Amino acid sequence: MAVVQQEISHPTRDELELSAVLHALSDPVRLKIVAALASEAEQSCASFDVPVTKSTCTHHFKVLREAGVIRQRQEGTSRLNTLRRDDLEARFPGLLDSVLRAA
Amino acid sequence: MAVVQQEISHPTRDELELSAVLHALSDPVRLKIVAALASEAEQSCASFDVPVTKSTCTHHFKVLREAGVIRQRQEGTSRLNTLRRDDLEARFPGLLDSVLRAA
DNA sequence: GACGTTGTACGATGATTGCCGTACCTTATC
DNA sequence: GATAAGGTACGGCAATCATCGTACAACGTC
Repeated sequence: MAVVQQEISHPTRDELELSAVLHALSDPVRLKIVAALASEAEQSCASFDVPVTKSTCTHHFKVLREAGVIRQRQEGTSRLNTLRRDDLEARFPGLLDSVLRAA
Repeated sequence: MAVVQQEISHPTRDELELSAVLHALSDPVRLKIVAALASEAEQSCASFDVPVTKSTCTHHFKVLREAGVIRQRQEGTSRLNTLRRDDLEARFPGLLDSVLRAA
């Protein structure tokens, strides 16, 4: 049956909000995810070593995506994640780097 | 009557935690306070133009202080606030500047 | 001493958060 | 078609959060 692929919505570069980004980065689990994404380009959700269940993981990825920190795209059954380095750098220069350096 | 001046406790530089700092900075009211502190050295709590009541303000200053973002010292009846620029820069180089630039 | 100012302490409340389990969808493989 | 793997959706729960009002403490000033 033909099910329309549901859009994965992301904020545009202009829509990024500093407080939302800072809040997204203020959780240790999410920070760990972001750090892992920073060192290895594109990774599926299952490839992260975090001490939470699948459903909690989905929640954290949603927070990161809606804050504009990561981009997700569907690839078969898995969802591939990338850091939105360029967009973050354009809106908040130096922020991501300083957070990653401190993490 | 001799009441001992209660200590205002601050985390040491080594005790600063990235997630706590990011969380403290992720609230719009607190971000506004920090931005105001960045542009004018030492200010009393009452000098900030934020849309919340006194008691909420006390709460925000407490969050900022306990995260190590600001330092408070008593001066008569008022409490003077300063940004802990040096400590933040030492532990999380570039972080505060990038946040302030983006705010 | 009586006020006024500055700020804290202590609830209370409603919203958000982080976490989980269960059920389910989609794709791939046997 | 049955099963397995990767994820999401939904509902629930306990903890935290941002906000407020009221009461109160410390210090100046009239």
